[in-house]
Amino acid sequence: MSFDERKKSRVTLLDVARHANVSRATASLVLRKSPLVGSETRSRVEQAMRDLGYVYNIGAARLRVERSQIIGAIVPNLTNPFFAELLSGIEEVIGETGKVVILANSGDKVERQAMLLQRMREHGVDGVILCPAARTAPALSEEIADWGMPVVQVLRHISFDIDYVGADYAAGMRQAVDYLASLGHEKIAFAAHGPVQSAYQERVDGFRDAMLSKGLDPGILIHFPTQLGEIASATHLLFEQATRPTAAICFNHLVALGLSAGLYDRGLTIGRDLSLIGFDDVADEEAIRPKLTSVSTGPVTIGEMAARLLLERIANPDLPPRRVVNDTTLHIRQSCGRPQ
Amino acid sequence: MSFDERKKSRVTLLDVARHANVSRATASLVLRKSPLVGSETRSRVEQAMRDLGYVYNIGAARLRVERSQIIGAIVPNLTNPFFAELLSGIEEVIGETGKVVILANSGDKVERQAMLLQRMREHGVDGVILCPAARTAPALSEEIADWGMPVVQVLRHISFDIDYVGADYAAGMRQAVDYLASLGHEKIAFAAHGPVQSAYQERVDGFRDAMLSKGLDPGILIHFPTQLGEIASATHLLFEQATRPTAAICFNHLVALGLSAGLYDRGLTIGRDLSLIGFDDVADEEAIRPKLTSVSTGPVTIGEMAARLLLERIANPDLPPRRVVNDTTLHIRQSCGRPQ
DNA sequence: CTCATCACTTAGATCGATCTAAAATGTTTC
DNA sequence: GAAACATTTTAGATCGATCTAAGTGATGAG
Repeated sequence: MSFDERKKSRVTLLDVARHANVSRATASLVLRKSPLVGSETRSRVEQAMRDLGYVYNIGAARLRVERSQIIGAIVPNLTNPFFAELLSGIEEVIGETGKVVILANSGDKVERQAMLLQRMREHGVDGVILCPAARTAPALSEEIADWGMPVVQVLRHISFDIDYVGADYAAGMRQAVDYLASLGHEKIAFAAHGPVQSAYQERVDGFRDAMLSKGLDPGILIHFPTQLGEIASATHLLFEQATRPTAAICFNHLVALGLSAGLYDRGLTIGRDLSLIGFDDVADEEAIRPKLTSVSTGPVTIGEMAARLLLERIANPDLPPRRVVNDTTLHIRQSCGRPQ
Repeated sequence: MSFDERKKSRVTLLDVARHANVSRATASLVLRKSPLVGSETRSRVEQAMRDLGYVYNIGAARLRVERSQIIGAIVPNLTNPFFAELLSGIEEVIGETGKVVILANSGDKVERQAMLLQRMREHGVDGVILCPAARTAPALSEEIADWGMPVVQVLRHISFDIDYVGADYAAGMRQAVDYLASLGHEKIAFAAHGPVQSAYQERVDGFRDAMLSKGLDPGILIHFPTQLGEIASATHLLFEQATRPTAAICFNHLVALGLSAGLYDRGLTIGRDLSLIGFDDVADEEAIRPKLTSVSTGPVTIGEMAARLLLERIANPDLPPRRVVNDTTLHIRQSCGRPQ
């Protein structure tokens, strides 16, 4: 490409119009596939676009029309495969509609999240899918309402005034507890992890309720380190409780992975010395040995549902807030046995 | 918020200017932190912005100025944790500069990739970080040059005319082969996977060269299924070779995970019955038991480097094309032993 | 007192699309 | 042949910022 060519600014709709001997307005109609324009004219304009290598300028269009075709997605941690799968579902559905996803990582920090929301507003996103950072103030929902910005909460929620898509964590806990109880377990630990947020609370509460309804003690709640690497070496915490558990339900797949490794390191056999149930069920669970019995929340599906809900919300902003709660399924594999 | 308020269009720079008794031009200067504007005026305008809840409209600005503050990132597979880590590095560096990342998943399909590139052009991205889909025609680089779009290739490359950031796969293979050879292994398999692309080729060639330079037979090359779930059950392929390998080097962490599971299923002990070396070294490698000895390519770092390279390319489009090749490191853990 | 300089400030054009309202063209109908 | 109508096409304003070139005062120099 010559220097001149690079210098020359991009091909505009006006150039196309002139090349096809029509007005800018007509060219614009062709672009938007309007039925108003005659078929002969249409093909002439389309040919001109090809000839000149015309590229639609969405940015310019959106100055007139209130639609940027951009959706924002904010997650607390990109490297967690669970969120990667969520994003994959979001990107899939949004992409199908010709829109585009702006990705951002809040690092579970409230201030960073505020900055990212602001940045997305500046970019004029049509809406945002938000997995709120831990300790996000519920007042954020009022700000969002003031902004008039369509938002869907995923996995975690801070307010009932905003659409929400998540999984039925409580039901998942019940499935896990019921299954372990059916095997004869009575001392079941909950292996928690990470900061407190709604999904955390729902899982803990779900665990407690499920245990109580089986007449079991819901008191064995152990908090493990945040970093995956440190979980394995904290496995001993399981055995320093007043009552030694015979099974553990993990907060998410990271804890399950960590404990699974930690038990191996201590020469213990999963399913015999301790039964283990994972949560979230990302692709790994199937790949680990022994295969992890796990409650699946279906992150890809949740991402897809969130995306669809957001699209509906954008199309119809006056809908009352909705909550979509995805069913969980217990995948029974190899990590649970009868208590010793 | 009342109906009227929602109806009222967004606050514009002109509103701010009027509220602060200055011209639109002055308000714009304040926005861009120009030293030209007086300090009393500046604070008056800033106050007006706060009073009115002004939100900068990047889209409008970019119509005048050639800068959208948007970067595109195209990866072949979002659910692969390796790419999630790559993205995390990209997002981190791009986010620091106040820009924003548009995310897209090519699914390793060439046509889909073409469509995504087109969509990104329509959005006027300042540049794109592209991990080219397998079988991408090298001619794409000419198109990209014609478009005048700053692009950085990551992990895979289709052309020497475009910046590239990757890892020294050949060196990684040498590290792996040398280590296994030092343990006494002579029959080493390469466990391949996925479609052929530059990174694949470099790894295979690297393996071959490393083997030859040790005087070993580089002929045991086995291709495993694409899906993680199917790799484990294809483990038998390892033992149906003319010469039975005593060690295997895996194409990436998915193969390593799959084979590790498959060996377990067959009652074989990793490191004794077969030594295993992984590649890529995502967080999982450390979490699996036995811990996987693995060649680390540092996806987060590569993402960061690619982002930085792209920013430099955007700032200076006339730079000659550059290649950045990240060193690999062999992390020796527990999955290798002496041959039986 | 005039002119140059400095430190700000601003009117108006501009970016590339869309939208409104009206005009041009072709077709029927009476 | 004119009026009524349907079908296409278009001129010009518009969205919200930035940029250019010009316009204020105030101060200092000659």
